[in-house]
Amino acid sequence: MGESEAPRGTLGTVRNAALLLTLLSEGPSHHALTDLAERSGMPLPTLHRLLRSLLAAKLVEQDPESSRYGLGPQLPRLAERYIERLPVTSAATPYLVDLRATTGATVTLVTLAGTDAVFADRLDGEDVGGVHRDASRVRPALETAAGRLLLAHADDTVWKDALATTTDGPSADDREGWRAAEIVRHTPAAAASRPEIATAIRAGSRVAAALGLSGPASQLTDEAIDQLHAPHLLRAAASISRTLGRA
Amino acid sequence: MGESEAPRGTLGTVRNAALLLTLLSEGPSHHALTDLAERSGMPLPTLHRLLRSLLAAKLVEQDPESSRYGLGPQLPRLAERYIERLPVTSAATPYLVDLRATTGATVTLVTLAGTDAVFADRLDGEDVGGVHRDASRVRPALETAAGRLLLAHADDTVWKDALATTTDGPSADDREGWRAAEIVRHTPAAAASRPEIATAIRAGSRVAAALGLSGPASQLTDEAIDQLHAPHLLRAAASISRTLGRA
DNA sequence: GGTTAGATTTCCGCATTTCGGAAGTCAAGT
DNA sequence: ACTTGACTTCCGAAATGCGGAAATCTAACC
Repeated sequence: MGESEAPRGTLGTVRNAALLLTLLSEGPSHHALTDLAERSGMPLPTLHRLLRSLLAAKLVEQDPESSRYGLGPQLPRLAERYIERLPVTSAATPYLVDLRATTGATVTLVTLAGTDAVFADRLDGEDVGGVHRDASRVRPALETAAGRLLLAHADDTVWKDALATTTDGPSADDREGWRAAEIVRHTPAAAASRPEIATAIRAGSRVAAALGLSGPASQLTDEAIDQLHAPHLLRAAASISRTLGRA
Repeated sequence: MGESEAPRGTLGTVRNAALLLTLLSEGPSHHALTDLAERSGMPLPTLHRLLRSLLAAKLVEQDPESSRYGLGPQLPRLAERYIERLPVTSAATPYLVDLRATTGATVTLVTLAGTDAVFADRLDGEDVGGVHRDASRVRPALETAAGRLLLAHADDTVWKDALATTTDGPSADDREGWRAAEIVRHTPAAAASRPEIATAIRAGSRVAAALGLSGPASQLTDEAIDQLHAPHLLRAAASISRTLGRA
């Protein structure tokens, strides 16, 4: 059949509700009911009932003027609870302050969510770039040094999914290089020449997160990275990994 | 009947799924099925099916070792899309860099979600306190200057809900004072003497968000606030409000 | 002011999905 | 090896959710 098979033992109603959240996360801030009907294939009354249910849970909101629907304020509350409870978050957070103090760079603690890099924590450096800095805390993993490192250690299916999100994808050799490297380095095209470096935080044999540093090219020169940034980053990541091992 | 009436035109299955997300956001990172059954009143097979549905959508995850369930990685992805699409986020983000440059303090852009203050954006100042800084980006609104300001301008029901979350609640007079003030000031008890100030960002007649500054008491003295922080904060907020008005 | 069109919301009969008790499976503890 | 408690699956029943039709609402047009 054309329609993909539902995972075993799951509920269609919840699946549809979750699909709506995903659809609402793409494109404009708010969507008309009729647009959602077209994109989801669901009839208007079905959509309406689902959205009213999500509205009641504050997972969705409705613009009173246009009647259009968008993601709701309960999501950041739940997301924060998720991030707070990651063992690596509480283990790592104290080290970010020292790392920023010693390097002056922006420090990030990054986990993988699907094919995205999620900043579980971030401590801004002295120079965050111009006023049009990218404040977003979820980015495509392939566009960040930390995300690349995490993809290198993720399942093959995650890697393949990530390749599907981009047109100029890296090779399997690239990935092998990231996996083998102590430090992954990357300068995002969109980040106005702000190099990033990242290293793994391990929990046992598993890579639990990545610790990253970034800043303007004038500060993250090759020499500064070799002499200052990389050593401090590796030391902090090792300490965090030990803290995780103890927990 | 003892059970509260469901909102009209909503689905029980989605309501239960949303209830589970809320239960999972309270207490430990992962919960046993049997614990959730006790807390929710739902039978095990019903819970199991709901959780498997949320699992498939990555709104929930299951710890492979303990089989326990916790909030899932899709939540930060959705939350970030919600925050990115708030008109005030894109309007305000450029001003945070200047505000930090001129004051050196931590700059926050805060919205209200239920009775919580959500940091739509944050740019860390020079001094973020010790290594045990509070990295959380969702806090009880009453515990922050920005949150208090937003509560002052929120509906009465939100205000009452917020009062219910604390034992040493402020008075109605306090609230009136916050509503009337250009700047709300507060030093959280838990923040090791780090004063906060906040002012309103307006969209038309509505208060869309709050802009805040915080830092160590040694920097945010009364005089420094009067001469430096407050003027810059008010100016930035006024600019952001004008940008919002234009949109 | 009346009409039209398109969007959202509500109704209601039906059927399919969800429910939940019972049973099966699994793993840790004794 | 047995027991216990937790998780997962089965399957008949019933209740909820579905979706076509209709109602309502609002903006645009004349």
